[in-house]
Amino acid sequence: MNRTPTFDGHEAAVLAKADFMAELDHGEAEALRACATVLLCDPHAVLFEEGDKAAYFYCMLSGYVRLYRHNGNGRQADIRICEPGDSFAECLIHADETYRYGAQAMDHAVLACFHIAKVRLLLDEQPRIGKAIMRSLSLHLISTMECLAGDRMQTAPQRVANYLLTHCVENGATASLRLPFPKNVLARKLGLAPEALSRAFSALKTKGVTVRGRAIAVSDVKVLRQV
Amino acid sequence: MNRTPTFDGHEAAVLAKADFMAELDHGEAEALRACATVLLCDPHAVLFEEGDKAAYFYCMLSGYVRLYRHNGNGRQADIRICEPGDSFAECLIHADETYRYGAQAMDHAVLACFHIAKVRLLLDEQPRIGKAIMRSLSLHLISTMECLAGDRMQTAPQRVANYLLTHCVENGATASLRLPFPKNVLARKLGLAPEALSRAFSALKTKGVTVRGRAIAVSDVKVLRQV
DNA sequence: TCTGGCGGTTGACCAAAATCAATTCCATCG
DNA sequence: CGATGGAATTGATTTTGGTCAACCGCCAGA
Repeated sequence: MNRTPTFDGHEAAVLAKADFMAELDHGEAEALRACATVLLCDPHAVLFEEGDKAAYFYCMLSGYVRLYRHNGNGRQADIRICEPGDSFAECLIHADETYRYGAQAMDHAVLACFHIAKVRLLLDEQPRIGKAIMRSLSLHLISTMECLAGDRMQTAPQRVANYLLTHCVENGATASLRLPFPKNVLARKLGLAPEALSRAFSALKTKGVTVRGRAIAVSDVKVLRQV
Repeated sequence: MNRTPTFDGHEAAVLAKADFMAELDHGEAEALRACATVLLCDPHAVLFEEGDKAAYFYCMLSGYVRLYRHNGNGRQADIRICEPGDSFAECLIHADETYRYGAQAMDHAVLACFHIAKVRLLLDEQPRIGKAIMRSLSLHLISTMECLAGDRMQTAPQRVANYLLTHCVENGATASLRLPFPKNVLARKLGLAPEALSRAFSALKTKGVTVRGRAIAVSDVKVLRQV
């Protein structure tokens, strides 16, 4: 793991599109960016563990990070898989506390680390930054609730169908997409074992879903929607 | 359903202890309260459906409300059971949007309804109110993530044991509590069918958990902790 | 070209919990 | 006091998905 203060052009562009940056003007964004450094992670590097004292919140610039919790018994469950543009642990801005889950890089990952104490000072001077963070928190809350509802009500093929429908580019009745990550990452995102994802895909073959590596084709969006 | 502008003493006390009110001074709390009216709900009354235009966010004063989502096929899953002091739908303050889930009273329920547009105006004058709401959002996000992790990693008896341990009053090695609501509500909270909750309780008998109606006794907290 | 390793798939098996049905418990009301 | 209806429990069955193991295909490196 390696820390530098510099953003390259691509990284700056990803950061600018993050939820908590999108609605800020140039000066505000610059002030916020000044609280951050860039962190390069090796694969499987642990950013922090549940219970660690929280000093930073993060925004993914490239790669993937998994957020997870432990069970007393070595078992662990993924809560979220963060992609470029996603932020996490901003919920700790509200108070000096500890991380409530662990975070681990899944491959080579690049992140912006925002110093929470510095950001907290900014909030008083620049209330719009607080609103932007509130916006980001709201979106996270909604998507986490949706995830929970999905877990409680949808079967594996339904979750996969839902993912495909919300991420594909439609082209008349057909649609297609290319997974930006390996299938085992998708499985984690959906809260499934890799085997279950594989079986879900083969169950969806009868609904017109064709999988070749990371390339996925949907022959009839309407059929898929009523899975 | 009946709407009035008045709070009685007990209701005002519950409201004052809500997450998004707790850290405000008198003037701030009063300004926020001025955005609210009181709503009395009949059992099973639907406050709003997923997709409705959002005008209010809510704080429970008494009774219980379930938040739920539909699946295309009449199936539905509970996302959260709100108790007195809980707020919900504050995430819609950040933008004029639609409710992302339905809300239904479970019995006679009393709620404070905050007019979102009015609150949004307040935020600019009183930045500390924004912080208080951010705090509430953060807490909701964390508890929703914990719920998700629990769903993905804990069996029914583990979830029940966890609930008991986080809600009981300890008394040396033993502990006890009285459920504030019927068991079917607890089942919904934990994402279980009522039958599964019942079976979980009987599985916990061997771990020293005694259930008589809503009264629950734990003979050895340590034993329960390592379920 | 062979080989090792990894991601992915498939099959067999098992555990957990949803579902359906029947029954019991209990509180309230006549 | 018995009758009634909702909540809770119990049993039987089914569905779902986790787990373990074997296997396939593909790519990289010797």
